[in-house]
Amino acid sequence: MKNNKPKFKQIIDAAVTVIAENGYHASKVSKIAAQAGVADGTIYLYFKNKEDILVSLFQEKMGQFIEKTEQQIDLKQNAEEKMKTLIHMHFSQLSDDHDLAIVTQLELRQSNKELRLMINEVLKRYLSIIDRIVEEGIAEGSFDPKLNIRLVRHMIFGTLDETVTNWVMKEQKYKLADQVNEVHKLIIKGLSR
Amino acid sequence: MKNNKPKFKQIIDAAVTVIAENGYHASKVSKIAAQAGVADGTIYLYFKNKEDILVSLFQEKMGQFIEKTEQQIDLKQNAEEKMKTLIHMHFSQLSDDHDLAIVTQLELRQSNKELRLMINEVLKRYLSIIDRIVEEGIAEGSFDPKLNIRLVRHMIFGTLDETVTNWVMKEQKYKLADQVNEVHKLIIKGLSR
Amino acid sequence: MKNNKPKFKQIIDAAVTVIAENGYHASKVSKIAAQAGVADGTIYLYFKNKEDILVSLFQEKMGQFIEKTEQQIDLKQNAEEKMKTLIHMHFSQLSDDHDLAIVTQLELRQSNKELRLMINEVLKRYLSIIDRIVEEGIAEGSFDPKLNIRLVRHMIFGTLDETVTNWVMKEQKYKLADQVNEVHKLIIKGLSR
Amino acid sequence: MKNNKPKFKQIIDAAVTVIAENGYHASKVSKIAAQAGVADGTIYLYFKNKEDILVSLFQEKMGQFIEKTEQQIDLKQNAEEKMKTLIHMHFSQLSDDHDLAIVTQLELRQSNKELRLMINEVLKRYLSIIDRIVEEGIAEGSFDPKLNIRLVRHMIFGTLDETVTNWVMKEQKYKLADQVNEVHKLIIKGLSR
DNA sequence: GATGAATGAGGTTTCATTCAT
DNA sequence: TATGAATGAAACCTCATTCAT
Repeated sequence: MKNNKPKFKQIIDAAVTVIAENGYHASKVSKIAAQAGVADGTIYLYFKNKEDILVSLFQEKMGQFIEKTEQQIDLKQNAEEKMKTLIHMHFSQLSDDHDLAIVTQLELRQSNKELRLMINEVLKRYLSIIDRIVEEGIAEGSFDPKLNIRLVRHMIFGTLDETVTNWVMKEQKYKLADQVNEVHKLIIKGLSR
Repeated sequence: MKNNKPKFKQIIDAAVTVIAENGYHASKVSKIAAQAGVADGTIYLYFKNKEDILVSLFQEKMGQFIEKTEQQIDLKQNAEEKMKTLIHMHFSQLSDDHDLAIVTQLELRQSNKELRLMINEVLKRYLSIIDRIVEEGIAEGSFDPKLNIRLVRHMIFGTLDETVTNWVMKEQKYKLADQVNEVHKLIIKGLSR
Repeated sequence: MKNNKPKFKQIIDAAVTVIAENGYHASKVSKIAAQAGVADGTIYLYFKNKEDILVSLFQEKMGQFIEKTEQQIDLKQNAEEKMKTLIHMHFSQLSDDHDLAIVTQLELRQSNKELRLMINEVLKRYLSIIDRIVEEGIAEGSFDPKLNIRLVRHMIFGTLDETVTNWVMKEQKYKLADQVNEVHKLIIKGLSR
Repeated sequence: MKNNKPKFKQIIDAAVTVIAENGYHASKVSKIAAQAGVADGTIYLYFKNKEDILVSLFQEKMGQFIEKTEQQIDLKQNAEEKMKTLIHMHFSQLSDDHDLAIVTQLELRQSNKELRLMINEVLKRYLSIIDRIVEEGIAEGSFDPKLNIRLVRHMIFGTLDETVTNWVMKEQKYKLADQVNEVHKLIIKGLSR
């Protein structure tokens, strides 16, 4: 697995740093190589092309993001608790990794349509976590059974994403973690019977 | 006012068409000029540079978008109705102008940080419409007085934006207008006392 | 005679001012037109093209330069006096018209080879004044009859031109007029029997 | 030292050829690259930009020019001999490198003020050679002690430069080398006691 | 004569990618 | 594996000139 080779991760971490610092368009392959401490050509031993660095970056980081989120959610007993954990994990993980937040909320969105479609592919796993919680809530009887799952999914993800983006853009003048309870209440009220 | 000169609008409309068709980065100035039926150099009589076309495009189109939305909202009597009108106008206007939806939801977001900050400036006017409806609802007694306005704003805009983006990405396989009622119910439930 | 029309001179004077201020390459036709207080298109009623402004400028200004020089020289009785007058007129006229000095010594030399050949055409009249003085000096018996006229012409013109250019480049930190006597002595010594 | 890399000199020599042939403004970077047998982009591995090619060209060529001149002058015993060697070297070196003469006498002077200031910087070394010879002549007692060094410098450089420029413009219809003796006599007469 | 909006050709430079070592 | 010098395609913008009014 390429993912186990140390240089692979080394280059991805370098990419996060460089993109967060310089922005997507100013992030030249040579800069990423320099930050990773390898030669330009070495990049191409681990990645097909520049876009592949970004896709891999998102897969790698989002994979960890999702995994940790799932682990925490599995510890909870009911949909409402799980929803709170989802929100908490979403906010805290991006809050803790400043550079990653900039990259996922701002810089990666400057990529072209093709790359964004791939990113959406990765996101699906995350969206299905949301779906499962909602379905569980309906089954438990705590959420409204008439909910349109797709719509609810957009509402939840849209709310979280917009909140984080705004927080990143406002240069983190307030604590994201402080928003968890209020956001949770707002969402739960929309979902409940 | 440059906005009254016919060529100004002509070029902006050409830009919407070309960007929707080719994507932001493949949209060469020469292509936009050709589509507008003017010479390349003429572009620079009306716009400072390529980026200025995008800023102006967004200001012009978003200006109309907001104006029409405000007009319709003003006809309604209470916050709940106004919210429904907001959602309806948001969905219908983007639904009706296919190319514009692609440009605002996908292509314009590929621009750099500076441009996005300008776009946010324009968006503020729209977000303040949302704020006013929420405040009105609270004053009327129909919305929960303890609502955190900023958070609610993110929820509403995030939900609408995410829904439209998903609709654009799914290549409009379903009717956006059909979602109005459900989205409205979902949001209102979150806001109500 | 186009030269008698007021706008012709108006545009030439504007060109001198604009070129002296902005340099040759930054002197756009539109800037010259603005400075002259006419429309861009009007320039082309009086001049064939941009280069023609420069050629005309040089002809007009150099024509006056040469005429005045000749008038003063004609008042003198012998070659040595005439030479002193030539040097004096060369230095004083350029010293008195700051902008013109910048244009002739620095900016006009940035033009292309073709324009410089035309400029040389105009210069010939000036060089022939030099030649005549030298020939007169030889006939009078005060200058060495074995002098190579062309060479002497280069020496005299080269000396004057280099001195003025250096004075312009040094931003006129010293008085050009103060150099007349010394330059005269130096040249006369080279020419005398 | 970049100057030791073969491609650096290769590109400079290509620039001399291309500029002499096409003139400064018609000398596109792509033409220089083609003449040097490298890709367009390679130019930018060795030079900051197009102007830097010209500055480097002048430094490189003028450096050699000055060095050779100094070497020959050092072999001579007195100021008069040294002056003759200076004139001889000045004429012969430019006479021998046709293209270089065109570039230094005509094309390089079309550059902008900034570039010309850099060129003047390089020229100072040459002018100080002249100064030293004159001072030596005065010390020896062969030159007039009352000479104004700066003026004499302008006379000598102006005479040589004007002579070469005229020779280049006249398309070398006569031998420059044949002028050495006469120019020398003329100058020496002006300098001597 | 005078205007000034419109034209459109043309070139420098960047940077992802390759490949000989 | 790793290197990094070399490649070469691709596009924004300027500005002299025109011509309908």
